[in-house]
Amino acid sequence: MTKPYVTGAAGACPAQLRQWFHGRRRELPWRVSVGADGLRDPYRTWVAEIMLQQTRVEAVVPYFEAFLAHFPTVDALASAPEDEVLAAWAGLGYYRRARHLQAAAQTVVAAGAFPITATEWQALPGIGPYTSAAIASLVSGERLPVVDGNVKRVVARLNGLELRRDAPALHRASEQAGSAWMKQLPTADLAAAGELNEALMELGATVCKARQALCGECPWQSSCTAFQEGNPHAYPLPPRKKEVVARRLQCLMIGAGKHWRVSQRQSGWNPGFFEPPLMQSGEEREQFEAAHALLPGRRLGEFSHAITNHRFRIEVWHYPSEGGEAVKATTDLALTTITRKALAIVQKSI
DNA sequence: AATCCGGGGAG
DNA sequence: CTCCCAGGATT
Repeated sequence: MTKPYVTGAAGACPAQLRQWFHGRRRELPWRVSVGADGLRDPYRTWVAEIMLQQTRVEAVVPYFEAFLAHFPTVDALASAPEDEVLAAWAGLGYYRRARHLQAAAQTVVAAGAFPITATEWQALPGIGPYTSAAIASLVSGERLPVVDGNVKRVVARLNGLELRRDAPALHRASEQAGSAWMKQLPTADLAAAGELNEALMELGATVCKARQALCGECPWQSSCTAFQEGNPHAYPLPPRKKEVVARRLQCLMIGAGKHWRVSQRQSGWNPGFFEPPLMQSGEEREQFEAAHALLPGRRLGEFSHAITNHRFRIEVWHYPSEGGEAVKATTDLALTTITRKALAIVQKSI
């Protein structure tokens, strides 16, 4: 039996949440206002929101500061070589974000100004419903609610919604709850919308956590259905499991020292990044050795690497010959994590 | 609506 | 080990 949706949860008012937020808001490098109205700098906010897509705050902080130091303005980002942008992103994951970010920066520079509304932001590559609402609320004060994993979890628990985490119905319920909260904000406060959005996500990230609901610290405890039921962790329901795909690969490290044969991926996974030859099987590896006149290689070891629902087991083979083809230095290159792991094994073994 | 795309940290 | 995370693009 499905319960009726109570979007907005009577009693859970944004004023309580904002009050709580004022007391325990984390200081983060992108949470810097640029004027008396409390609004944010568009470039910093934008970069931060892209990095934060499906990525934890703690993982983003060091990358954000390094990225801003390397590309301090949208013009610097737009005119930088793509390799440099990818290299600055290496290790953060979802590398398509970095290419979209630079393409969008070039669009912004050509337009001569940043977008203002969420609709305008969303026209840029890599910016969807969540990111456009987050940026426009923080930078322009637009009263648009964000819906991310944190918000959906808070709304599901507050209203006791027995919906899967990835259910479109939970997304819609969260949008409706957010819109209702936005309407309760004081109209004169330009920064209120962005603050409410950040406060909701902060609540989900630090109190109403997926595996550990700290209800004793929650400003909305008395209004929360899940707390009253005593089972906050029952919401939302887990998503359907994805089939795990196990694969074995053989990674051919050809070279020595700082010089290894790599090629730039053109499409598929990690486009624009550099990788050594990767073989699917021993037969394929032997064919590669013959085709490139390589002396027999030495198997140095293996390591595991997981990419979403893929589980890779990767053998590392070393070939000291240079094989006559172009060998590139690997310093400051955009290398995939698989390549970095393989390099670590080779450099330890030889 | 379903699927694909990285990586790391928590438990 | 499993699960989760400040999602977006493509089909």
